[in-house]
Amino acid sequence: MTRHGAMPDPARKDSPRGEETRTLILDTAEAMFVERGYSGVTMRALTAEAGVNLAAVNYHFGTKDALLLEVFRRGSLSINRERARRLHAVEAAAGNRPPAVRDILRALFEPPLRATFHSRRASSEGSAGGSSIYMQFVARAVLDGPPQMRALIERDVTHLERFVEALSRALPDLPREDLLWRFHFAMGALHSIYHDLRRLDALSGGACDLGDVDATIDRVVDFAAAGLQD
Amino acid sequence: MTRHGAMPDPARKDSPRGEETRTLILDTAEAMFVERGYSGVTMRALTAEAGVNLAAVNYHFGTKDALLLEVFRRGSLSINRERARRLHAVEAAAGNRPPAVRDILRALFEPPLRATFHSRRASSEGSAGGSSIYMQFVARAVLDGPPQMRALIERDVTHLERFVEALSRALPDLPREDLLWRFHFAMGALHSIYHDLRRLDALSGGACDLGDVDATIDRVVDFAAAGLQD
DNA sequence: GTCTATACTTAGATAGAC
DNA sequence: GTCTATCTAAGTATAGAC
Repeated sequence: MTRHGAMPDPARKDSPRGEETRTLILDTAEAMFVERGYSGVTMRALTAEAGVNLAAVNYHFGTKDALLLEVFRRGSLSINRERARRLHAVEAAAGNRPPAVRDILRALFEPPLRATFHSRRASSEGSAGGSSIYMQFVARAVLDGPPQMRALIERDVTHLERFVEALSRALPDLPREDLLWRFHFAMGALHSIYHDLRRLDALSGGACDLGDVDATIDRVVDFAAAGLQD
Repeated sequence: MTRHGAMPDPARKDSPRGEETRTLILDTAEAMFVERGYSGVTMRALTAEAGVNLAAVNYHFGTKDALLLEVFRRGSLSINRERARRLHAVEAAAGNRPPAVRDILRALFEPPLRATFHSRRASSEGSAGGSSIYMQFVARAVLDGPPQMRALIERDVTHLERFVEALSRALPDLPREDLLWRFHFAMGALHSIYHDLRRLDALSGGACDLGDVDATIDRVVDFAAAGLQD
């Protein structure tokens, strides 16, 4: 059922491609899920686009749901690595003093908001200027993905705990329960950026520029910092 | 295809029940969607539970998607009526002066957070103390409902515009673009309460009490008010 | 106008050939 | 390791009973 760790000789160049097919499917799924959503992508359309057989997805990933989870996992891994790196840098720069709340929030918010995926167009709308494909993918995946998907995202909190601890040190007088609630609301503000994107567009009549990532990061950091510090 | 406004004599008591079946389906769908999510409820399970024929849903609502939308519409209608009523009361109480930001936010946040649905258990966990079934339904419906569902929620902003205007009067020095962004983040904080519910539970190790509606309302109002006012 | 039995269509999963 | 053929489940459509 699940994939095995062992592999045959990867140097062969003929038809059975092994790992190549797997990666090809992941990249194709990634791109198509962003565009059409999870349920909008049928296995038949996906495998046709990737140029592989219908059954290849089941062979490599088991189910369509498992494929989605794998795409998410691959993306979130790099996001969380970057978050950890940024937090570490901020803490190192602050020396013995706790870092500023704003700097901690930046380390938390910037990586997902700037993230793009591995696929083709990564170069055309890279980190500067374009909107985050990753956030769009997660929003869509949570939107109409399987229940497992939500559970996975919601329970994947270990990397967030380090940020809660950092904020706790920066706001030593704030009771822990208050801090956790406010942290939760701050994450809600972050997710709202792409999750309810069209609502802002509708409310503002298009006046709010959703494409300016730098300005958006500033705004959400300001908002969350104010709410956290009371 | 769509339902007609005209109805036959409603006094008849025999088998063709007309409107009754429609309501029965709505109530059953409402309860089951909350428990199992949209895609977790098959038409066959739903109609079996309601004791109606499989095709009855198609007859009364057209499609499964349309049924979900109707359940949502029925719920959101009463929420938005209550919101408008509360805003009106707050503005009347303030006289000629603009109301306090907190009071406006309360009028916006309380109705959805207190809302329960029409179905059976409404009495057992009424408005005081229990958690909002409506918010859970919306979270799940957005979660794995059809794309239309998201579009409907996101675009249904006319009732929100009155709140933006009220906040604009309460915060006359805040540029409109800033206000809209912050309002958007505030809505994100509200939605986070039930949307990413399990994350807070996981982060706090169960220490944050999600069942205390009054306390939760206070918290999210405080957070949003701080963020809005800078 | 309302409901039911039944058939149709699509899509994900799987077994076995190669 | 890959692909074809097939199975099952689920949403939808329709014809006809009442």
